[in-house]
Parts: sequence; C-alpha cells; structure tokens
Amino acid sequence: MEKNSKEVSDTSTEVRVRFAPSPTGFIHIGSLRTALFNLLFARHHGGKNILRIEDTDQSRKVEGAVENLIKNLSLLDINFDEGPLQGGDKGPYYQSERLDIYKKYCDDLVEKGAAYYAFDTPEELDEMRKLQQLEGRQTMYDRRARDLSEEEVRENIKSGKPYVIRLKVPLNEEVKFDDLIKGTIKIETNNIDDQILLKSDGFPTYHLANVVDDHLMNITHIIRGEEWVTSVPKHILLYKALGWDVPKMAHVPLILNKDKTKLSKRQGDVAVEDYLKKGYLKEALINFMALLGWNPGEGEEQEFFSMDELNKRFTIEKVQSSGAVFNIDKLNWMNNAYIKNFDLDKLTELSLPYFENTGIDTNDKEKTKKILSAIRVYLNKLDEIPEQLKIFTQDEVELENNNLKEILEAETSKTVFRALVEKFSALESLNPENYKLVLSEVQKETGIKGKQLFKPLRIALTGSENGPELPLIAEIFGKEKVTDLISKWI
RNA sequence: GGUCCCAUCGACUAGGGGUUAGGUCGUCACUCUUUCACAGUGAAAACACGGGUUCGAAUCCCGUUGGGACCGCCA
Repeated sequence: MEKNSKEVSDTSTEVRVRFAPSPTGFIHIGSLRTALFNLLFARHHGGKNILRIEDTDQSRKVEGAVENLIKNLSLLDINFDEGPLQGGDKGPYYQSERLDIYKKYCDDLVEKGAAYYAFDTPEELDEMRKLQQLEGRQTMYDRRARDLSEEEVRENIKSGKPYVIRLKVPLNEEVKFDDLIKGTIKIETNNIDDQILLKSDGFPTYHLANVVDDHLMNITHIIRGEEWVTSVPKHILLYKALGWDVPKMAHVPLILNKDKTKLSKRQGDVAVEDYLKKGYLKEALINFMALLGWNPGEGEEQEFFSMDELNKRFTIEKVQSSGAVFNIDKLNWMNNAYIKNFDLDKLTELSLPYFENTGIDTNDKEKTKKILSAIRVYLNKLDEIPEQLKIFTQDEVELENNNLKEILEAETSKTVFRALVEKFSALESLNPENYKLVLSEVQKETGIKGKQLFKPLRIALTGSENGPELPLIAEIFGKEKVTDLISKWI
C-alpha cells in the first residue's frame, strides 16, 4: 500500500491503543520507545492509551514486576487512561485474570473447525524440529494432529493425555495486510505455523490472548515492535475465524546495538531503570527516544522537543521503516544539553541523591546550587557528580602530578600568593566580583600576569591545571579555605 | 536453512524524478575564554552494486549483494 494512507481511517471512532508488556522484571529501552509511540499516537489523536499486562507465562512470573514497570513508566511521564492501576470498563487488564474469556473463544474456534486438539509431547515436537533442521527445512509444526478423528480426540482427552489447541491454518491461501509503517506485507498460509493457542496448562499463548483482548478492548491501532511482524498473519487468521475486524497495525523498527543486531543486554544497558539511575533526565530520555526512528520531517531541523510538542507533532507515517542504532554518545550530548539548560533549583533537587556520601553538606542549599552550577557543564549524566566534586571535598589538595609542584614553588608564584593572601584576608567575604578585583590589583602591583598569575592559584586551590571557573571556586571555598590553601606555598 | 523486513556521511536523519544531497551527534581545525569544558566558525565525511523506465534517477521498477527479525506449550 501507499505507506502514507491515512493512519486513522474512521474518525468517528475513538483511537484506542495499548502497550502490552509481559512483566519480566524491567522495561527494555525498546519497549520504552514502543510505549512512547503509543502514548504520542493516542495523545495526538485525542484517544486512549491502555496498559495491559501480558502475564500468561506462569514460568516467567516475577514478583513486583508490574509495580516496577508502572513506576518507571510514570517516572518518564508515560501514563495510561486504562490499566491495572486506573481500571476501566474493558478490564481486567491482567491477562491472567481473563483465562475464562480465552477459553471460551478457543472453544468457539474448535467448534468452527478453525482450531484443533493436539496431543504431541514436547519431546515429540523436539524430535520433529531436529529432523526438519537436519533436512534443511523450515521448522514448523507438521500439522500431524490436524486430522485426528473426533473419536481419537475424545479418547485421548478421556485418558487424561495433556493437550494443546492449535490454529488450523487454511492451506494454499495468501494473507495480506497493510502496515502503517512498512506498507503491504504478504505471506502464503502454507508458510504459517499451526500456532498453539491454548497451552496444556490452560493458559492461552500470546497470539490468542492478544487477538481476543485487542478486540474486546476495542483497540483501533496496534503499535508494537517489528519483531512481531511475522506473527501478524496468524493473528489475522484468528480475527477472520472469529469474525472480527482487524485493527490497524504499525510495526516500529527495532533499536539496534552498534553491530546492528537487536539491542541486547550484553552490549550495554537496556533497562530503563539503569538510565534513570545514572541520572539521565526524563526529558532528555524521552526526547532522545522519540528521535530514534521518528522525526518531524519536512526539513525541520529542531531536535529538542518537549513531551507536549511531541504530542502535537507525532505522526506514525514519519516513523522510519529501518532499524536505528542506539547511540549513547548522542544521548549523552542531549542529556548534557538538558542539564545545562535546566532550571537550577529543580536540577539541584534532582541531583541531591548523587551528592550523598560525597562530603558535601546538601542542607546548605545555596552552596549545593553554586557547586552544581559550576560543574553542570561537565555532566553528561547526574551520576558523574561525585567525580566532579573532588576539588570541593578534598581536605588536602592532591597535586595531579609532580610538575605542578614546580609551578607552585616558583618565585613568581610565591610573590603572587603573598599578595593574594594579604588582599583576600582583608575582605569581609569572597565573591566572584571582589575576587576579580583582587586579581587585577595583584596583577598591577606585582607585574605578574597571564598564566603565571592564574595557573599557580588554580593549582594551589584544586591541585589541577583545569576545572571550573576560579571565581566560582573561590566563592564556594570561602575566604578562610582559600587563604589557607595559598598560605601553604608561601 | 525457510519466511518476512530493511538499505543516504562512522551514528541519527532530511530530501522521494532536475539540489553545490541539508541538519544533528561524533571526529578534526580555528576563534573565544589568561585553564579544561561550554559557546562560535569551519573542514573531512554518504545516496551498497547492476540493470531498466525517463530528456533526466539518491528518488520509480527489477535483480544482486549486504544487514536484520522471526521460525518455542516465551512474549
């Protein structure tokens, strides 16, 4: 299809999208983007954003995962109109609480001849796959239980044999659908697996639960990761068998590692929590994620977008159809840009946890703010605060290397130091303004200027040749500390 | 291996028949700042390849190559 055909064909119905994670303990950065795109799409169209928990795999249950997920999402201002927390009239929003619903539709399917019982053991299936692999064929269910007679089925059930229910994929047909991002996708049904719909533990698989819920929850647009495209045909078959309309689909391209494989744990952090912990600001994270695979287009060169702007501008047809490498350098740059421009009071508030155990008394708000304003330009993320704090917290000035000592012990340095101590001592208190005054006076009186004037002072105060602006450091240190540190070298 | 998807600087991308192929990150240089950083200016840097279609193709079509996803009683 033409990729740009209208993303909302029927404006009379309310747009309803869902984010449907399985609660495995943490939110993957890729899921975050999917959640974001869903949210933006819903907001852009004045629709509803729904959270549904896909917890049909009992073996993967993780305690507290749902709470954690919701918490982290809301930390990033990704909120829902319906879901486990806020409820809604299409609930329950946990799939594990909807078992009887799936069972019912599954029975329907069997009755209609669109699904069938299968009694194969996992071992048998394993063997089948191994054989297929050996023969270089596609590994898929060989549909061996398709034609079991009613009698056989009844017998098997009676004798207590575990069973699953599989989708009876019609043969020799073609399934076609128009993806809002990828365009038309076609696949022959002969290549589609007779997917398991109901597991032997009575739980549905993703495919069944997903289709049933999306329909029952009136989902109009399915926006999810590209890893799902290959299962869409199965879903379409299900919709058809159930006599339901197929929602519009949009498959978002993957987020990639540097080597272009699907973003994975092995190659860096993938949990949203990790980024939050490291002190990436939510604004930066959202802004960056939005731009990974989406852009406003039309020659627009703006790169900084607030959530509000994103809501206004986001359209699904501007979503890229190819995968995007997750580039931490650019995230860092963007986060640094946000840090530099952030409201200082708010930034201080956010930074407080990172000052813990650094020896800075954060009860002194003014001082903390001053320190932060001096170092924020260096910060790619908030967890870099401690390493920037060394010059403010060290009791003894530790020289970075021995060459610095020579500079301190130079005759010109001593002259400068003597003059500085005298003048600083005479001040009531030190601030950037009178600091500058004193320095120009000293320059005049001693005739020492440039590097010879500033460098020894910086080294005496910080032990390093570079760092934040000296007037700021001097003010933060205060008169006492400054004169003490200088006096040592006279 | 099978099915499906994808292809513009190293990365994110704009552009979608006629452009000196634009921007951002990163890299490099210079300027500013008597430090580093910040900021500013500039530079290097791309249409995977081959065929069509067309007066004209990065743009449309086909093929090749390359990359990726999926192939579970996981989602």
